[in-house]
Amino acid sequence: MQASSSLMSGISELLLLRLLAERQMYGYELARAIHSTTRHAISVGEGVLYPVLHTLERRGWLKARRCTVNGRTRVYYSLTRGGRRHLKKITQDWRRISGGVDAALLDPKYA
Amino acid sequence: MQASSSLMSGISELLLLRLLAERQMYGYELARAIHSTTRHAISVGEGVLYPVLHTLERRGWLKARRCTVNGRTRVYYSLTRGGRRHLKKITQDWRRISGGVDAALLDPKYA
DNA sequence: CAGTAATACCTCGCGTATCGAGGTATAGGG
DNA sequence: CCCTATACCTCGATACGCGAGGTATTACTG
Repeated sequence: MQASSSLMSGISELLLLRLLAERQMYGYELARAIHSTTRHAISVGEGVLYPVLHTLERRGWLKARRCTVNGRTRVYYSLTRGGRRHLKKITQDWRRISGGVDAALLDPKYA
Repeated sequence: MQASSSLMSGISELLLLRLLAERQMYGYELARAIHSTTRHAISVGEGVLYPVLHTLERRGWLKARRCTVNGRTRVYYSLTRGGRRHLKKITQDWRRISGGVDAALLDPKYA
């Protein structure tokens, strides 16, 4: 089961940075890690994954390091200091937004 | 403060349908209701609001009723049966996805 | 009474996002 | 020898967010 596409945006960025805050990982690995750490609630296709990683790198939040393992090329990504700062910010954004949505779902007459 | 734009999508649909599940409301009213029921975490601009309402109506989830109050035209929206069904579905989607994200934020090594 | 805010609706267009589909290449098992 | 898994990538259609602009009425304020 895949998430309703319209609910997906921006979340991949959050999840990628969160995973890379723990340790460096490569693209293919990240895709499977997102699937498992979200309890199979979210899958990020490769058509989303790689463009997002490139964007995050261009913005200076990730640093890429290429290396070859078993004849296959892997691109390992790690968080920069700016990336860590950005992760903190969008994590707070996420908590505020998801908290707001949950409040609205409980009681639309709130406040 | 406004939500980071990339985290916003699809949420407006969920919040609009949720509010209209309680009672019929008009566009301008819905915008302010979203702001207050989400504890000021989320604002939906008019450039988003009206196109979304038209889309939801076109899909048969909302029914529109125009009327004039104090010389101003209001378009009241109410949920159809299909809209109620759809709300149930995207509410479940939301819980699954936000639960998945929260799990990943807690422990990226999960599973 | 002029000016501005508030109410209430709407569209256009830029930039950006999603994501399936396709492409390349290697390693390994049946 | 082919198929699957690994591992990277791009392209193009579609869709979305959202600021900016447009119209029109009522209500407040100096």
